[in-house]
Amino acid sequence: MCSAPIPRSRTGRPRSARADAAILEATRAALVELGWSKLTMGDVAGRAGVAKTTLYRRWASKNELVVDAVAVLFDELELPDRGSLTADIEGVVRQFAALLERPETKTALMAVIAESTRDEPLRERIRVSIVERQKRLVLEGRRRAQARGELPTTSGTAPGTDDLIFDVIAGAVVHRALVSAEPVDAEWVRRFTALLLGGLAAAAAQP
Amino acid sequence: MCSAPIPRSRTGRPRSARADAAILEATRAALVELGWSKLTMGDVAGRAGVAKTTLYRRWASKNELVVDAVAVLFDELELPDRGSLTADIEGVVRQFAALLERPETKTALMAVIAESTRDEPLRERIRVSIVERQKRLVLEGRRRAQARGELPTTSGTAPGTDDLIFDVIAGAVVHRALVSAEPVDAEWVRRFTALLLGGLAAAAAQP
Amino acid sequence: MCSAPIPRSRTGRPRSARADAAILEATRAALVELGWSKLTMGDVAGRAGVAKTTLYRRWASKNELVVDAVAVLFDELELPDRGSLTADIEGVVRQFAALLERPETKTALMAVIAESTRDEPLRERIRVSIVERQKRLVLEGRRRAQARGELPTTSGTAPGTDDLIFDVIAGAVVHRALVSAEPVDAEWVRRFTALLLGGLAAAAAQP
Amino acid sequence: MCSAPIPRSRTGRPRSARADAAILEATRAALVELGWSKLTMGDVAGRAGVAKTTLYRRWASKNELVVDAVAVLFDELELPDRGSLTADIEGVVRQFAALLERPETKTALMAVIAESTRDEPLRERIRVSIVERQKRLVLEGRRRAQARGELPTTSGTAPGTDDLIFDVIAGAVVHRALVSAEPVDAEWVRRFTALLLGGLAAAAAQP
DNA sequence: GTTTAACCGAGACGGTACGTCCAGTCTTATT
DNA sequence: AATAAGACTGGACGTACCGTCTCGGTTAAAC
Repeated sequence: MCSAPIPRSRTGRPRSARADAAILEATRAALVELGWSKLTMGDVAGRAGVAKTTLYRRWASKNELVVDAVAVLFDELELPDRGSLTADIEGVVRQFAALLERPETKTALMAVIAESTRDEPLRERIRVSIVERQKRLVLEGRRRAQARGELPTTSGTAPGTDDLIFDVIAGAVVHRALVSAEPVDAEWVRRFTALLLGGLAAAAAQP
Repeated sequence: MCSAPIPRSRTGRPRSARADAAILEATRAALVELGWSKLTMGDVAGRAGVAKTTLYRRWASKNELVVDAVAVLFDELELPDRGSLTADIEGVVRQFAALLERPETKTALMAVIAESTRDEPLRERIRVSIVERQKRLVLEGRRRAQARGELPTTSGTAPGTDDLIFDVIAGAVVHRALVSAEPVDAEWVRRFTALLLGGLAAAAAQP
Repeated sequence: MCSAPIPRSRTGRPRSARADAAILEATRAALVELGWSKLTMGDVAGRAGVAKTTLYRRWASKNELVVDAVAVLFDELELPDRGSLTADIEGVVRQFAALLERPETKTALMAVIAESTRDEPLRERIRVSIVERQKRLVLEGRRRAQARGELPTTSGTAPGTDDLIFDVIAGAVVHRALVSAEPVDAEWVRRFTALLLGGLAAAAAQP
Repeated sequence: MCSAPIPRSRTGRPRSARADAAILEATRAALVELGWSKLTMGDVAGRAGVAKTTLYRRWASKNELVVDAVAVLFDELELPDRGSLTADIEGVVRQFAALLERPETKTALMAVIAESTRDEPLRERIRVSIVERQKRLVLEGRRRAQARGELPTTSGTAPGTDDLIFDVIAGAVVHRALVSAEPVDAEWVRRFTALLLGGLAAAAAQP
């Protein structure tokens, strides 16, 4: 998760690595306290004990800063082998839901996605920093299920299935948590996973 | 859509109904041209040929105004009887996807949902004006499928199933369209519907 | 002190005389509480228990309203015969100073004069309602002094002398009270009167 | 004239001295064109080619800005030795009258004095920036007249005489020019000076 | 005793300016 | 060349009044 792709010179005083970390941490703290729309660059700079100039030297805009600040949280997502596809899916859904419960994620994720609908570079940054980070879990889960024999091998699977599954899982959880604003509790996870697995099984039976 | 629930007096000059319509129309136009984050109250007022105070007399904030301006678009969603549950689901998915392709919806929907994570009244307004408007389609579709015998009657269905199905459908379509930023084309609709129906059938087989 | 020169019809419901009095009283109260620059038409209307429309039907602007509200205070100025020119002048200076100490006069008088430098109708209104009201005291005082034999008869006096005396008296008192912001106490009145009388005597000696 | 007594830091970008001058110049231009009551901060900022925030960083209010903009004009007042007390007084009266004829002074002076009746800091600013600047001319004139032997030495003069003379001169001229709205022409100056000198002589004769 | 025309209150209307806030840039001196 | 500090331009914010207008209703003189 590079902090900034802005080109750099070799000579002169090097940038403070400490500042980077402090800024991202301050950004998350500000998101928790103020939410996305009331977060200001000046406030973040103040919290980080850094001048505004230092922020702008690293990030071109508030949106990119927030994406980077939040992206690191998605690194926590893991897929330990829980022994069955059902357990793996339930695990990832629970993890993702827990991430969305965090106030910094909740307030920031939808906001930057909204901004990205009119900002191609931002969309790309989100794709790389956040979306792909999640999608790898789906790939890993499928591969593991195939190894276990719970799913047919790739040869018999239509292309784009991973993408479909990803949109269904991430979409359903986000919608439940943020739009419907209902808790993603154990019962919901169980039923959603059952629905998804049933669909996958049916799809596997008749491609 | 009611413009504002603010209590009104009986005396004095009545509010101009024309202004209400002009403002909402101007808001949609501004969303298309500028997107959510660059839309300003002053600009909307200018487009509507109305003073800024007239906007603030009716809507407390940009967010509430945008919700009302966009909400009316969700009234277009319908569920004509297409003869089978498959066809009904595909129809509603296509309609919803088409709505999300509209620039005013695309830029506004995620933004107001993001804001609503820190604004309870806004969340309620969204729930009433937008979410419930969509959810009724799920209820109607299920009732129709039960009448056709495609789904078991309510007695055998767990509570919350409608909500689950709604989150899956709406979530998947939104995620595909706005997060993954991929087209919701016929092929995707077909495969998503198949997945969902397979899951529903499996769930019905073993409650 | 006509309330308003705005042309009127003969028929229809006549204007409420009570409203006029209430508005002027409310204006003075608002001047005392808020001062000239924070006085608003809406506030005056509210205090008077009257609609804003009613104000504007009678006075074209805040300035004219304030002039009328304050002008009536200048009617209190009187020139009882105190037996000598010295006593008469000291009396009028003290009266005028007392008037300028009143908060409504203090805050309003300079303000409307300032406005009148760019508003000919307002200047005329001030001249008629306020300036001429004061000037008559000078005329009366001079006539009385001539009757007493303290001053030579008009035949020996240069034209414009009354105006000069008036500007000196009113100007000095206003400047002392509002610009220098020092009290117009008995000592100052005595010395100022002595100065003025000395000047008048010298002028009379050698026209 | 000092632009602002607000304490300043040592670090950071220093304030632009050019901006200060441009703002004061723009303020005077706006006073001439628009008068005091129609002068707006935004307009001044625009004329000065400066952002509104830059104005507010230096002056807390329109009133203080106008005082500073006008104060510099009072520096022009001088008292060259014209050889006699009469000539000196006539000279200063003419100068002061000429200053009051300038449109920026005419419209601004009474207005800020009016405001100062309810604003102690503003009154102090006016006293320092404007009143004291004028008063020194009276002191200088008296000293010179005493040196010439036209007036008795200080030992025989009551305290506060300078203040009295100042209020009489400034008050009479202001009243003539702004309230009576009559020209301060050579004839008026001659007669006013004669009146004042006569008074002074009489006062000197019998303290 | 009805017209009837002007009044009245209330409050919405189009405007203008306010004073504040923030984005993003620039200018210092310092490290 | 990066840094902290803070001034800079520009522009939107939400509020306050201005003076006008539209309501439903009232009032007293003229018919």
